[in-house]
Amino acid sequence: MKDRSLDTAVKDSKAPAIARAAAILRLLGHSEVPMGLQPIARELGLVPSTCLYVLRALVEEELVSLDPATKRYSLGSGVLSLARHRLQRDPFASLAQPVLADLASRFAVTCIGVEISGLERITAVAVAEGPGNFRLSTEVGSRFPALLSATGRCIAAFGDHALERLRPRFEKLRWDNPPDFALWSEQVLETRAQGYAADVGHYIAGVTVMAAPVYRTSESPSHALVALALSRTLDEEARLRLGKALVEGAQTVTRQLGNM
Amino acid sequence: MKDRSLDTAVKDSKAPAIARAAAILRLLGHSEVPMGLQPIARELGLVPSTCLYVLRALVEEELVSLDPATKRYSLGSGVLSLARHRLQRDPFASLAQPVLADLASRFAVTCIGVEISGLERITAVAVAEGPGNFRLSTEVGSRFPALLSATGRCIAAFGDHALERLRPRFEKLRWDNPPDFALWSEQVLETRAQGYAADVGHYIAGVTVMAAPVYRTSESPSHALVALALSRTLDEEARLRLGKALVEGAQTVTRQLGNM
DNA sequence: ATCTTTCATTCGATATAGTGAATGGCATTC
DNA sequence: GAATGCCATTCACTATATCGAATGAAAGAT
Repeated sequence: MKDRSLDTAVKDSKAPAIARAAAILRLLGHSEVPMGLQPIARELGLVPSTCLYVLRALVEEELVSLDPATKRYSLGSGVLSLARHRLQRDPFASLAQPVLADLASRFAVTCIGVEISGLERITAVAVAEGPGNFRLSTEVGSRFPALLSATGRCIAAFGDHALERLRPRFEKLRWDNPPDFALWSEQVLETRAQGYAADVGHYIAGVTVMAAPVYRTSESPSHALVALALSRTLDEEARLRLGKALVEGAQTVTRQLGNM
Repeated sequence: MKDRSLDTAVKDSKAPAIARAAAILRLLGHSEVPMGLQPIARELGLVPSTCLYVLRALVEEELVSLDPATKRYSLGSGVLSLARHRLQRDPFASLAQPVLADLASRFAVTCIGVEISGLERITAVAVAEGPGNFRLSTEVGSRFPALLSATGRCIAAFGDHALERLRPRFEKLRWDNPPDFALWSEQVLETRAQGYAADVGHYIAGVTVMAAPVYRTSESPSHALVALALSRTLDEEARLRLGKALVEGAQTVTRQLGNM
């Protein structure tokens, strides 16, 4: 499978080496094992010599590490250093962390703070796991399609998009139990009315996801507070209380983000 | 302060855009606040137009995020995603984690697993904090000069370097209580003899650091297991037991790394 | 052990990414 | 309210990063 995005990104850009470098980093990230030059070049449709030069530059910057014995490349320690700085400097992550921890322990759920970067993807930037022997679990850096599940309904409800325009993106989503577009639209309106979104078993069977929007500036939400739990541990009454708590937490964070 | 490494890295490379991109990422990582185009270009000695094209490419790849209102750039969520993949795929990090957690709780110390990438820097790739109200703390992705403290003595002792050749690098290190080269050399020999290194208050006053080497292939150590504690919580007897436990843990991890 | 295939790497020709001066927009100052 | 300064952005020229064939080295097959 060739990476389509690479072709177009390289073509129009004035710095195609960077699109190539990023594609290599992503490829190495998704690869189970370190890769040799040739497979990398083949997979991305790059000329091996160019690919080699890019890899060498990335190794030089410690974003990629090279096993000199096997000539295999993998992600380098530099990406960890960058991620650490990114997290330290992210005001949302710092502000959301204590709020998420509080929610996680009070409701015995897993809470994550996500960044909304457009309509494509959301990224987890903070996580807090509740007590209990079995928990749902993610890591910082996990990404999800933006319109999926409860966060998706949040984005649809509080970003000002005409619902019908989101339909093409909506159709591409993968759910365990997909709602049809009519039901989804209804749920989006409901979300708008109550201030938070709930997804009971649609995204993942047996799992309830709830989300409330956080705003950096005004306009559309820049982040969201999300709670995950096994559906059987959250009855309707608990969902109501959790939803209310999520909204309060999200408002707190929004307020704190504003005054900086 | 201009980034010297950039000048040389750009000159000899066949993919200078990548050296520039990496320098921008590092700069944004170290900056307390998001930066505009001009300050970035000035700081790195780049032509603004070039810098703009590089930034645009980085934004496109989500490695940098741009606030459209203020035109300020900061690190993007993509670096988090890369770091997550990096950690998931790192066999050392996965194998070391339980060993570190065990050591941390048994000795009430903070334990970290570090990757040794040459003689310049080491990077924390796994951390485990012990119990207790006050703990020393770091994050995954933190970097330290390679020859510093206990890990430095490990690298000097078990990598096959002539000690005298390490002297120039040694002289540049910053310690709270710097050992002179003679004392340090002696401690390196001691480290070689007992299999682990100890730094009692040299690197940071009042803090004891201990480290044992981990080997991916044979030859020089690729990683190390490190323990940190306030010196007053570790008497000599405890240091001996902890040192022994570190060596055992390091050997376990080394063995597991071999059989993959 | 020899042949074959696959890989990493080098090198010269050329399309193109980088340059720096020029433009237009925004905000702060007088 | 005008003017000044700084900033982000564009554009045409040229140094150079990219390409593709050729080389050498190392597995894998016979």
